[in-house]
Amino acid sequence: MAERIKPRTLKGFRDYLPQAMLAREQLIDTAREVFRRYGFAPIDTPALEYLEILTGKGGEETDKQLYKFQDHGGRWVGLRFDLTVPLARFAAQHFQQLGTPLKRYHIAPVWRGENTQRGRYREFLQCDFDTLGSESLTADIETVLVIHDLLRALGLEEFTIRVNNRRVLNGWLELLGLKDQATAVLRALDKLAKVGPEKVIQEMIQRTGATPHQAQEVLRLAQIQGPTDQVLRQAAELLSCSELGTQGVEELSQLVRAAQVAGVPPQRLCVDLSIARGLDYYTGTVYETFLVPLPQIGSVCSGGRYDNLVELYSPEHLPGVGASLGLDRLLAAMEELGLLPQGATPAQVLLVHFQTQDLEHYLQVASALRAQGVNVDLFPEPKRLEKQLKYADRRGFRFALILGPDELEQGCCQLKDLQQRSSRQFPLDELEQLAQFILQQCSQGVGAPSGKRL
RNA sequence: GUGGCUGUAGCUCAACUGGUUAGAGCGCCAGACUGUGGAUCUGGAGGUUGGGGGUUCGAGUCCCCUCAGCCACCCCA
Repeated sequence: MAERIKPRTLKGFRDYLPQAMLAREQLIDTAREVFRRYGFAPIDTPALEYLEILTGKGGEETDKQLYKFQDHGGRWVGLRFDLTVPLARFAAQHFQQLGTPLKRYHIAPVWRGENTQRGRYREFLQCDFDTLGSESLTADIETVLVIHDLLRALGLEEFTIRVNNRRVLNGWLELLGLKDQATAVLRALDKLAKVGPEKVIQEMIQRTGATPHQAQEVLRLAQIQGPTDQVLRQAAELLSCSELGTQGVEELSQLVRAAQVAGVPPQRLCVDLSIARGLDYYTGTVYETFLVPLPQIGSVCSGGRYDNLVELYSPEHLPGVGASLGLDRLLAAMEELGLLPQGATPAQVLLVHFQTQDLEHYLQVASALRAQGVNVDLFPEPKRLEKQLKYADRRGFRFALILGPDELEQGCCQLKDLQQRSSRQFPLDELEQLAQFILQQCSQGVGAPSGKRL
């Protein structure tokens, strides 16, 4: 034997074991359901794009994190960094066939060559939903509602959606004469929650050439806190001389009011005038979502309005708004909080293999149950009953179905409820009943078997 | 990409200031027990101590490089 190859995976890239993958798929299914409930339709795009498509917008930082290389034909290509830029390209290319508004969701991996940490990987799944071709605030409002419904549907209760509006910030920077350094100023501002006001001011002065007074003034707006109404009123006063800023404040207050009317509790939605977002392409509303018990892990769902992005690829004006759920980050958080389902099998029933001479009976019963929608795992070999039950127990099966010689003789089967530690008999000629019973039992207490909710 | 901490069996961790053949629990496989699961007992498999190089009579332990994980910066899902 030649030298063995060491099995390993690249930094920031991971394998997913069945238990992890079951949880992942459950989240994906939930996200898909919520997106569809709002009328978003699925699309997909290639992982690899021409480099020029990807480097168009986003900022120098994103360019640095881009995986890029020359393909066999010498073309410069890159792995997509997010799903928004590919969407802009996609829209520019296809909107004439699709028409507007274009509401799409896209669940797919993206790649960023940055340093790893908990909840930060080089390959991770994003679940994006966006509305293109509408400037209406309705789309911004629905974006909040989707984020809210999405997290609720995933079993999360304690989270805060923080919203801001780039117009508010830009209007203020205009008044302060900092318009030209907007990107750098906003980048410094974005760190407010993390490093505190002194360091933000320091960075603004050093990196953007702002005067101490200007920097102070930026923070005067961003640090407004308190009840949403009050924050908005104070912001409106500060920005009364700015048309852009006033418009931004107006949009924000409409957004918040509408979201509350639609059922988003006030404690889950707050206006935070320091939220800036690093990506250059945002123009209006911006969103970030934090889990109350786990703020360090960062935003699990962010996005915003980008009215000019598609113009990089098309002469057509196609404004857009949307957000992205960071599924892998969320999964890391939920794992830490013990909110993930524990089972390692998608099947509800383990069909015990007693003796191979009865295999045909097993196969018939399994088929009948599967035809009714029950997931059945037939044990492949006649191991000791104890072993098979232990296997079922360890893997997290809810039921074991025993069909031994005694049962066959009596024309019945024994259904063991491994959770309740009980068992009952069912006649073999009425397997629909058995199937109904199993499905009914399993549908009670849906979601995480742990029963925990955040 | 920069800096810090860490890296021993599938998992969680032991192994005095460098000292003989690297141990335990859990898990896995098998048996006690060819018909009843979170129990007990017995046995077994599983390690070139992340990988490579160096210092030394001798390295899991010290040094360098590399890979990976975590943390901070940066940025972000």
